[in-house]
Amino acid sequence: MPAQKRLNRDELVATAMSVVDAEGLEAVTVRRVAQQHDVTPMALYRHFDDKDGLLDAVAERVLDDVRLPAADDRPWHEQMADLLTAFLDAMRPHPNATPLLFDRILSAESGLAITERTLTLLAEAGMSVDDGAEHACKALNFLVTLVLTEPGRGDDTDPAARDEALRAKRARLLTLDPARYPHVVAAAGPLTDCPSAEAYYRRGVESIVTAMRGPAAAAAPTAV
Amino acid sequence: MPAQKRLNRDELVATAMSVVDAEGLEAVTVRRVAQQHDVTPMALYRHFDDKDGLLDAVAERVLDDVRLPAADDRPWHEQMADLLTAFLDAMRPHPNATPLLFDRILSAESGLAITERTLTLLAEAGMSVDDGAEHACKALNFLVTLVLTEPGRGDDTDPAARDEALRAKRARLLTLDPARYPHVVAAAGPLTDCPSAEAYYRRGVESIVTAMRGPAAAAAPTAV
DNA sequence: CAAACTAGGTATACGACGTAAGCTTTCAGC
DNA sequence: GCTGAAAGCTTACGTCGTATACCTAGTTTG
Repeated sequence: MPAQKRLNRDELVATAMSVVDAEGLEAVTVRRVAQQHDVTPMALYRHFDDKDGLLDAVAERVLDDVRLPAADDRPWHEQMADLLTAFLDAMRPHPNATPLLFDRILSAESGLAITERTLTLLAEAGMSVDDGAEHACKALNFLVTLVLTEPGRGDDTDPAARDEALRAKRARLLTLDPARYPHVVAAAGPLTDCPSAEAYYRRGVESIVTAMRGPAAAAAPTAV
Repeated sequence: MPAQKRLNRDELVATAMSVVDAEGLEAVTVRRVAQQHDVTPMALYRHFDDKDGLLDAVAERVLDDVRLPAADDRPWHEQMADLLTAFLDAMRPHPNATPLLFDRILSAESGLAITERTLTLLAEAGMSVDDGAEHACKALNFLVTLVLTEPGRGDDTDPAARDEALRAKRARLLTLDPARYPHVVAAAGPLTDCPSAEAYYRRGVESIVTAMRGPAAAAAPTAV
């Protein structure tokens, strides 16, 4: 990150994002981002109201990466699965940034676009405005959680430290009394790590769509 | 919170919890908790390794409040709904503390008990160890998210400030271009507030259980 | 019963943080 | 070249978590 003459808002955001990705949200510091551009901390305040404004921009950048699939004439739930997957694809490169998204989906422009599309599909599915809103909120927040809590993820990217923490966590589960916690002990592996991230996310999307379709979905599987 | 002669770990946790409930997680400060007990900040370090240890204890207290329902012979998914509801009932009085729970369910003793029960029910449902672990993680984390993102919740309890922020948020949605975001504008109300918390949580549990039962659930509704 | 140990409080201090206020530099457009 | 505004700098303040060293009351022990 060598600095050019003039500071640039987008590059500041990029720097903050790289810190988030590498070391987690708490590592993002006004002083630190400034330092990477060889600039005084106070210089950032010409580009952002405050630190929260910087984090808003980071969240916005994640949301901007979402490539909304074009609408077509497939059943709504298939389109919904694609929409959610597109959102996932944008978040997965930046798992440490996901906590920012809970509050901010309805603040950023591209978050509004995602929400609008979600609501549209739910309306096509025949949901009332109220039901659609509730399901949309739940679905998007659940998606964020899916990334936030992907088993085997640690705040830092350093693979050595991550593996170490992971092993420690699993080891702790394995020392539990198997009489009291038989299933936890048996599932120590899958509880702490994720054999296939792809499968994890695919099933996650499927679960959310299933929840949206409701308990009667399978009874009328192609209902619009 | 007047202080007695000797500091007491449980009362420190209670103080921290009351701060969390009243003003949010960021308001919890070693100095502040100490002050409420008329004690030097460093005194807390005789009872907790560090601030994170204090927060661990806060999270643990929430989990300790879970009253696990007794196992019976109803279908697993009905018992699951009750289990999840019990977890919800423990979290709902402390929504600001919920972010602590994502990482800590498998650390606290009572979190292990909840997880064990969840895994047991999923095993009864015929799930493999791997599938059960994945569904259990998702379900518990989704539940946490349900409380964390309940529409219309702000970090502070002060009802005046909360209402103000809520109104502002909704007003912003209503100023959007209805041609671009018709559904968002139409759903501004339910997107920002929650008419009935009870219904919101009931449907949330229902959604999670539906997701667990999978797309084929309704086809064989009483399958064990 | 005095002496030694210990658990739990205090005092002081350090470095990092976000950011307010005011000053200085750079540079585009006249 | 002059001017005004945009952008970066300097200094400073208050808050945070916590390391280190100390003190003191209460218990244990020779």
